[in-house]
Amino acid sequence: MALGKRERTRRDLLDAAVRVFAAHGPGAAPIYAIAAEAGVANGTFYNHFRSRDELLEAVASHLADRLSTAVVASFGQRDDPAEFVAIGIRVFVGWARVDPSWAWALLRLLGREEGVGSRLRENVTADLQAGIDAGRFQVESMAVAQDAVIGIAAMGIQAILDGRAAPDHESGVAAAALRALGVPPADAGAIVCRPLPELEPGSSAPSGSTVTQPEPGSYR
Amino acid sequence: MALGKRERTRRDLLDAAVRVFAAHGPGAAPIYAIAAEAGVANGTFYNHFRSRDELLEAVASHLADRLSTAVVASFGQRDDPAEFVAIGIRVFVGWARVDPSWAWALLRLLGREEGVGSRLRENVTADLQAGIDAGRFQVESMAVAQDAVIGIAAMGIQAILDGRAAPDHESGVAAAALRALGVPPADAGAIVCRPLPELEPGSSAPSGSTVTQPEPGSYR
DNA sequence: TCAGAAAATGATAGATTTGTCAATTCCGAG
DNA sequence: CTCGGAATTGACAAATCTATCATTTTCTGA
Repeated sequence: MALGKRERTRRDLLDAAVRVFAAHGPGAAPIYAIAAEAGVANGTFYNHFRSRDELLEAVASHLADRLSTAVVASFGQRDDPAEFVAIGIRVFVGWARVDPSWAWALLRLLGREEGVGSRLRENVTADLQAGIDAGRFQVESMAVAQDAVIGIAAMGIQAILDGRAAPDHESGVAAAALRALGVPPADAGAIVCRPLPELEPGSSAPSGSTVTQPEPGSYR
Repeated sequence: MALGKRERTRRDLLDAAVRVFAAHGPGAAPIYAIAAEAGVANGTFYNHFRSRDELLEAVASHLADRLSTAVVASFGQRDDPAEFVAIGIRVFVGWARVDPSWAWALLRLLGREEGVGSRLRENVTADLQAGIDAGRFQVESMAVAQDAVIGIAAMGIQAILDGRAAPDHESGVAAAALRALGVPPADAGAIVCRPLPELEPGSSAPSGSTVTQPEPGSYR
């Protein structure tokens, strides 16, 4: 066991926060509920975070890191920027099926914590720029490219979480994003049909994650 | 004055809720803060809404109605479905500049209240279907088309709210959405350059709407 | 103008939530 | 194994928030 007790508890709290945020939204959940979900006493929370806002920030960071890692890990050797982006989107969106809690929390924080959005944007910028420089993408601006990729991906996730998504929704969504970036429809269709690279099993194990009630009455 | 007192107060409460939700997120705002923002006594809130959830639902509905009205109002006579969609997106996204509170509230509720998302989806479905039937749009599925349009638009709004958007961001975003729907890039570019129809002034006056602090520490 | 009805007020009881701290338990180095 | 510091616990006071209701104010129609 490499993690000290402190780190372990901190991680339990973050994981619990993700589950609770997924179910009730950030801001609407009492601290003590998060502590309970993590299986620690109420006071323990304050050993690790000064306030709700500090927790929020930490969760956002945790979430973004984890996603980036998972997505980046799935890249193999590719030469076409379009393929890079397509793989990223398919993995990213498909993750919502594997771990709905994290996906919910991501969406909830996306419109709220500046950090999450800008982190995502940072993560796609390099690939988008490469595609633009290579003449593969034709867009009005980097901002538009980012909005297209992240917006489509986010709604794709939402569709999966809502249960109104075909089994190959990821691919459709990825193709739409490529087209938005100016990739010819025929190419886009072909690229998203290519098989995803295998990713080594251990790299993104999502931890239990059972959302009890996705969206009932809030607390208070 | 056409509105009875009751209706006026109810509207004040809804407007106030939008402002408060914009600043703190729904769920994180105490009822009494909403009442105060509306300039009414605490108890008055309960003359109009049984609970926070009832308010939430009403706000979502109000928001969706208002947006739909504004967007629909801007349609003139068009024959190309692509132009319909482009106008809708430009108006919808551009609205974030005119009335940031409403836009914030919309984004906040989008990932939270099922009603908002499905209302938006309903509103675009007919136009998308028309485009698909006419062979103007080429997409994998209606779900993908919806995700593309709404996702791109939502992120476009976010970009404007964050202040990282060029003056013509709406157009870029609309063009990207059209491309995502399979409209050839050249067409897309041309369509979003066409001037927007004038909309008669009174139709969407946004009411004061000053967000004091878009995203500071939350309450509690 | 006035009476009755409708709406708003605001004080407050009670419920919920936060954040603290002395006491206790746990972990790991020696 | 044992000790000392680190971490956790849980009870609780204080702060915050909800929801009610007797009273007052404001409308409306005649």
